[in-house]
Amino acid sequence: MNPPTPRPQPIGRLAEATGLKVPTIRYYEQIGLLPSPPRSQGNRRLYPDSAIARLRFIRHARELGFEIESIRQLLDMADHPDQSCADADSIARRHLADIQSKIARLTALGEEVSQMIAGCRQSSVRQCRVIQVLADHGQCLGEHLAGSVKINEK
Amino acid sequence: MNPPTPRPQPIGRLAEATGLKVPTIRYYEQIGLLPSPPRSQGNRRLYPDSAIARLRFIRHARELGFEIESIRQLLDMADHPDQSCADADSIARRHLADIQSKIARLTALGEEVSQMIAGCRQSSVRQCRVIQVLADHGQCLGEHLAGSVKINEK
DNA sequence: GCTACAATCTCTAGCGACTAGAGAAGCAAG
DNA sequence: CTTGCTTCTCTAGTCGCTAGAGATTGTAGC
Repeated sequence: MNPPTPRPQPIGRLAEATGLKVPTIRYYEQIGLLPSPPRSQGNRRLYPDSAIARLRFIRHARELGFEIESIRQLLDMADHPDQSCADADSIARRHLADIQSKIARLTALGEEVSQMIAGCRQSSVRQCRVIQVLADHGQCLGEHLAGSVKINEK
Repeated sequence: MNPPTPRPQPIGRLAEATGLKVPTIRYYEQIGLLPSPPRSQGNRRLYPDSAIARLRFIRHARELGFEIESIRQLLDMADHPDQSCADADSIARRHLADIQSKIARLTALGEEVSQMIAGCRQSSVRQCRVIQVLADHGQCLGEHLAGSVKINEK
């Protein structure tokens, strides 16, 4: 006879339902991505069903490589469905450009590393092409890595 | 008449010669990649010329995306030129595999993100394909991202 | 010698996105 | 009542640096 009142869920259930780990969910709350849910008498978090959708959104966006700050903006937009989605579009475009430049860089790295490997005759270190190339930048494929490259990113 | 005795260099000179920043060089010393050089009376580091080659090796390897721990091993090998280079080879191969899997993953992400963008008609958020797809995993290209994906890597 | 100013020193903290662990408390079943 | 699981808070660690404070040293010009 009751209308199907979905009971609030504890954090572990939420973790199961979303595929996120429990500490990750707490972390998202801490950084303000997920609103703090009400607590039980014993101080446990009890989540409404809406939390599942929100966390799935976050997880999917993270899987697609969006940064937390972008996700924060995307969630804001999802919360205001009557506004323009131009910003969402531009966030996604920026992200796509980022992905493509990473691919380009990794492709260049991959070619260079495989050249190194191909040149190695597997004898002593003295003749190792891998070590030689690393020791002498001049021996590498090209200059495409110099200058334009941020050394500190993967 | 003197044989060309290369004078030890201060850290700033070394930074210029290698393209690394001064704090980065100190950091490499701190983590044991670069041996601690002798100091001047006033406690400044004075580097022998060999430090330049070592730092260039490190920089080049970092540009190629090798992790510090791999570089540590590669440097060990470079220091023992009579040993076998099979390990260097396998480090490089492992790194190549890593690069290739990142490329594969980024390519999949890029396709999915560009599908999202292509589907967006730039109207309100309610009809925004970008937001929709993020909100509902089922709408995305495929299952290739599910399960096999570590959410926490870029 | 004195005065600027640059370079260097040590130390600590911050980045992003979590992850791991300690130690305490709550909760359900037997 | 005990056992064992879940949850709680808090702190610290990951990687490869980077930024900043505040002190000291070195150098160039006058």
